[in-house]
Amino acid sequence: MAVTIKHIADKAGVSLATVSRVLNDSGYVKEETRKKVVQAIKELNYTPSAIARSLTKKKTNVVGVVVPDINNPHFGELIKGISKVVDAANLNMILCDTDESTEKELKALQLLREQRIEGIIVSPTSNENDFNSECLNTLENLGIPIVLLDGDVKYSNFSGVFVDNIKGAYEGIMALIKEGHSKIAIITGRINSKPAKDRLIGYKKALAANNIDINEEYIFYGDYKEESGYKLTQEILNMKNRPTAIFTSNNMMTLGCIKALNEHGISIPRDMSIVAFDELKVLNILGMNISFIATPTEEMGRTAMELLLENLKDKEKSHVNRITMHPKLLLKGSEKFKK
Amino acid sequence: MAVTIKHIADKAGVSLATVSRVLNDSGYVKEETRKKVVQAIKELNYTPSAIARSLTKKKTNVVGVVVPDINNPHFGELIKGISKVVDAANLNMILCDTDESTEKELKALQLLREQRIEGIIVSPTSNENDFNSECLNTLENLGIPIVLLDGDVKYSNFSGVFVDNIKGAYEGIMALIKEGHSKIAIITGRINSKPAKDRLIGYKKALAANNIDINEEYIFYGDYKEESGYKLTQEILNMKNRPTAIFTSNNMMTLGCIKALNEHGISIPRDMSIVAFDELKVLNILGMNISFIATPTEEMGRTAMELLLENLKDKEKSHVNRITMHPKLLLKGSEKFKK
DNA sequence: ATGAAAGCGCTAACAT
DNA sequence: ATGTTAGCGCTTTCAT
Repeated sequence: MAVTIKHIADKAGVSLATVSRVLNDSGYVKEETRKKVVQAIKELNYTPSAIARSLTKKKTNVVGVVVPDINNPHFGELIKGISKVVDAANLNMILCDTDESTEKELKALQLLREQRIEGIIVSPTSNENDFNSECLNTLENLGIPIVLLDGDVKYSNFSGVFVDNIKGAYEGIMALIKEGHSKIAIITGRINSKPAKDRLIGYKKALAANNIDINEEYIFYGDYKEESGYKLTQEILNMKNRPTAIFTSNNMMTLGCIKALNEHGISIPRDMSIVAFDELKVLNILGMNISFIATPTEEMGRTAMELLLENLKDKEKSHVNRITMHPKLLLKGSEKFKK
Repeated sequence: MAVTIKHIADKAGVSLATVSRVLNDSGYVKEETRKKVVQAIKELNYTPSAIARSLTKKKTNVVGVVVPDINNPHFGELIKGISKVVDAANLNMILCDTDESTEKELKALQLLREQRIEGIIVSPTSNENDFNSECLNTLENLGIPIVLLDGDVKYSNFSGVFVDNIKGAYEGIMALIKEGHSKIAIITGRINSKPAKDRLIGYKKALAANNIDINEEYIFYGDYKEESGYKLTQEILNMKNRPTAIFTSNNMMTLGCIKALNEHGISIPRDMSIVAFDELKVLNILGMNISFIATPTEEMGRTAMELLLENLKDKEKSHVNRITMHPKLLLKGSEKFKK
């Protein structure tokens, strides 16, 4: 199918080297010759092969990005931030969706490795999967820079951009307590993920700071998906000693939670208060005043890619750099206590 | 950096060919030798280079997907559908977000071409950009299969999966008319896009079928983005001869529209009825009963990829195949006429 | 200013 | 059953 540099060379009556020179604007080439080559390229509708070039140069100019769920707006925003930097740096990006499965995450990592990407940004699905962490280590040993986003990997010391989840949750719960709540339920994420763990810690810390006993019955273990937010909220509503407020640990579960509340005709915050981790812009658009712990998501993506870029330039010098960003409490009224 | 097949061969004391054989499970290789090779691969932590392999085989096993906006749930679902088929076929996918810009679309196409992808699915940003359509033609001339999704490209006859936009809009408007509406505003998409055009045609057709005069003042030209839905709805609300219903041509503009209605304290459908093209699942989750013209989005993605797959197998035989899917009217009450 | 040739990592005849 | 070798399309010394 493809027309190659050889065809161009023949057509233009020059050598391969010369064509390569005009292609790369490198070395000397007489204007006249150059014209001929350019002409041939046009006529034959030629595009260089990134594949061949990569092989020769031992450089693909491609970075890999691995996220659990492209369709989750949280990751959508991270990706947007990453993309901007990628574009500006004239790199290309291979995006992998792991569908929240560690198995697929492994596959993605493997794929990216085969593609000889220059570096990788991973937002890990969980942090206690040995395979996973083993694979990441493999990648690192291979000498390709890694930047973590949002999550963390156990037994490792990768560069990364994180969020102070403890503080975020702490502040959210504090806001509820300040309103007068003491029976506060939490819907956590998969508890083997660092962020979920930390958010739970923040929850407990805030309660402790206010001498409120921790009621294990108020701790619900979800999996970051809408369905679990939905189901667990139903459970919450059925409790005899029903909490007066719910803290949801991520955006999808917040949706599920709201859905359940709606279906039960529970009004926010009249019948139930709520504070949610991760801003859901669509709720703002729709005029639903839900209080959020908002993370600077797009900025985090941007920062992660910038970090990666640094490591890409420096090579060898691969200095570990861990950046923690601060979430912001956005109170909109859903935390209010009405009795 | 990288360990190559040569290293493995040396370590295992065999030839390159033998290593390649165990790598690809091809040809004969004694179990004992095989063991040695596998061992060497493990020890050296080797992964084959997809780059080199692609060059040799003249086959990358990569397909390209180009969409205007990953963060729009509509495209998110299309991508999900595509991904499933891609995974099942053991292919890889390079996903490009054009940010609704024809310029970036062109760049993406160029990039994909350089990467020597096997085929491409494009959901075009607009259909009257000459460059764009020229580039698509280039790709086709190159002999790589193309499948269009959702949009269409002028002067071309590519394979593709489309939606009967005329019919969808027609039915949506009909539902409004049946409720008693006659003053119906439409917020269209960029009018140089085929889907937007067709949705407008459906709108006019339905009015005509009911002998309702078309009031050009009720036709608002948006750009498929939330902001335009928001602004245009505000305009609508300020009209002296205010419509009683709004038809929005895509999901993002629907959000903007609802936002504006909320801000003005307009209740749906008490003060304003609404029917929207493209289902917004999040609205269902939140218990907002908005009536939709729903397209089988994920299925469309799946189908498009299956089409591409066929063209990939057959090669040469690249039969043009255009599939039109039917939207479904989901009435939930927001179309009601209350006087 | 241009060309010849080696090599990037791998596969696929062709030999043996 | 295994090895040798010629490419795949390109870049890059090194000559000229």
